[in-house]
Amino acid sequence: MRVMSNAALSAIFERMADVMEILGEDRFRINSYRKVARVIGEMPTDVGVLLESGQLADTPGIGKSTLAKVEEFVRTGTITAHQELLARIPPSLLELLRIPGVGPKSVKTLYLDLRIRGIPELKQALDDSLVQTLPGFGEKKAAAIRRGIEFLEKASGRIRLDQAFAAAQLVIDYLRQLAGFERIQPAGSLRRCVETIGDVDILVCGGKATPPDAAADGQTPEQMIEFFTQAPFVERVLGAGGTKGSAIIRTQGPVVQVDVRVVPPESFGAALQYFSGSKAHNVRLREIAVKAGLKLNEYGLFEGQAMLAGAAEEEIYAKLGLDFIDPLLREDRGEIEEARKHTLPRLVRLADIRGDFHAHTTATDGSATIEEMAQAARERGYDYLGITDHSQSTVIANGQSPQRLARQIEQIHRINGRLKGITLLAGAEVDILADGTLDFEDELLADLDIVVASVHSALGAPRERVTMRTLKAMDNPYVTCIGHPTGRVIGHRDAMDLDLPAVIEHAARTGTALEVNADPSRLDLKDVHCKMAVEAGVKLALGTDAHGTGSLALMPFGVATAARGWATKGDVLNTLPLPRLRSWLKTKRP
DNA sequence: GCCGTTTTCGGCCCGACTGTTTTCAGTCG
Repeated sequence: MRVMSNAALSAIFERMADVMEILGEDRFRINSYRKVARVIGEMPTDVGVLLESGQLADTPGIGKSTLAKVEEFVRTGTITAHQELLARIPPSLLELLRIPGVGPKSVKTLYLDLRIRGIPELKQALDDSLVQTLPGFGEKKAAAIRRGIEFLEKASGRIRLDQAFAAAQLVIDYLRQLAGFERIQPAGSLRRCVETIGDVDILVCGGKATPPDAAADGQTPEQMIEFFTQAPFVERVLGAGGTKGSAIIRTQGPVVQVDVRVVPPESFGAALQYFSGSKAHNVRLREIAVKAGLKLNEYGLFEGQAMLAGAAEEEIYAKLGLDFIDPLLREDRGEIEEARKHTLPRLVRLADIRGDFHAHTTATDGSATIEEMAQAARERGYDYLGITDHSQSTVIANGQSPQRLARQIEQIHRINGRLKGITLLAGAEVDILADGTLDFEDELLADLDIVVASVHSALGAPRERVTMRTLKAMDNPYVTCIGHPTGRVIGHRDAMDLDLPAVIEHAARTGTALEVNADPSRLDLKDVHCKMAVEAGVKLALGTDAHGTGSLALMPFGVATAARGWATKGDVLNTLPLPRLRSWLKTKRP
């Protein structure tokens, strides 16, 4: 069977939707193509596998027509309907859609009236002052398009979760200087802790409704928006109205778009719900409202003119007959059905975490000593910390020889003897070598409390090889967990072409845990893979991969990722108190 | 194109802001 790429297939459906939009075809049909793209893109298992097992046909949003297209793709590697659509317009038109402010209608006009097929031609037309002469276009629109192109050329695209949190904090700290607003908090994909963030949404609650009333202390929603757009870090204002402002801001990290929205207290819950998304989740909610004869928008849940709920998110879910759904689950991945049946999982929280499984020290490429790391972990309230320095093959990180590791184990035992309030676990991040064997002999591994086995080389090898290496490593009785299982670095390096269903199945069979690396540039396993592992009964091991005391603070990103994968406290190994952890660690060993 | 304890046909989520308009279309989230 052909090994498919869900991402590639998802992109094809997305592209078909784009072309149909430019062609002006039925918007509901376009919507269903977009839904197919989303559903397939999020599937953790290869579409080809799901097609054969019949599960694809049972997936909501996938109908007969889509099934036929997927089958055709599996059989031939192409989709005729896709080719036919692409033949109807120059494919280069699609890049115009990526310009902020340029949608399908504009693309169509630009193409039909000016024969513009791509961004270079559009720039030329702008320079020649042709764009503003088009019907429905004008000077301002032309200027907006020019800025949109500049932004596209400069923007780094989606940013990492930690960068987005930092940007949000910068804005929130600034907005707090304007008195009279009760709550200011992030919404959007940031609140859901999605692994990358397109723009940062900030919700502000309060302000005086009428200017005369507000004159004394001068705070209306409009003034809040004005305050925001005049912030020193704002580089360009994209839009500003009575309740909503949008701007590009400069942070210490990347340039990022921030949207600020002001809502009255009676609508704060509805607005928070609405702006937290995801869009797919919200569409489902509004459908439920419509079926019940109600209307849901960012101001509240309404029956005719009467407001049934709005001040708190909880009320809205309750009135729709649903249990409260944690923002981390709001992706339309089954959470609405479970909420209706009152069977949502109780998600793991940061407070459940008793220790960190993955930390480096000055012995290899870390910046803090064992004692300093122990001290920092104790200050975080942990019961234990795994010291897992690199093994000898990771030369670039000053990996330890067997002799050095043996001495480090003794050192850790000595330090444990005098440490109060925390226990160090002697460990190692051991390289999984090209043939699937480990970088240390079993005799040495047996002296360790925990072993994180990781692939650090030949990540681009074929699927069979990288999968074989990982499976073989799990066969080793001393391997506690597989470190950053897919090897991806967000925005820099793709994941290995790993057969994850096979890895997860083998993890379940061998009693090996899988790491959720909490470093926001990794988040590996990622959310949908965590969900697969949880469903298979595989334990997740959360580790920050800290290379200094500060990065022990990255744990919340790991917890959020596991929770986005529906993990409960019971699914996460490092929620166990030390005695129970020790007995779990013994179960796999001979 | 998908979907159905109101439907196998006829629906399909909702509003803010902008710019080009004389009342609204396009874009975005």
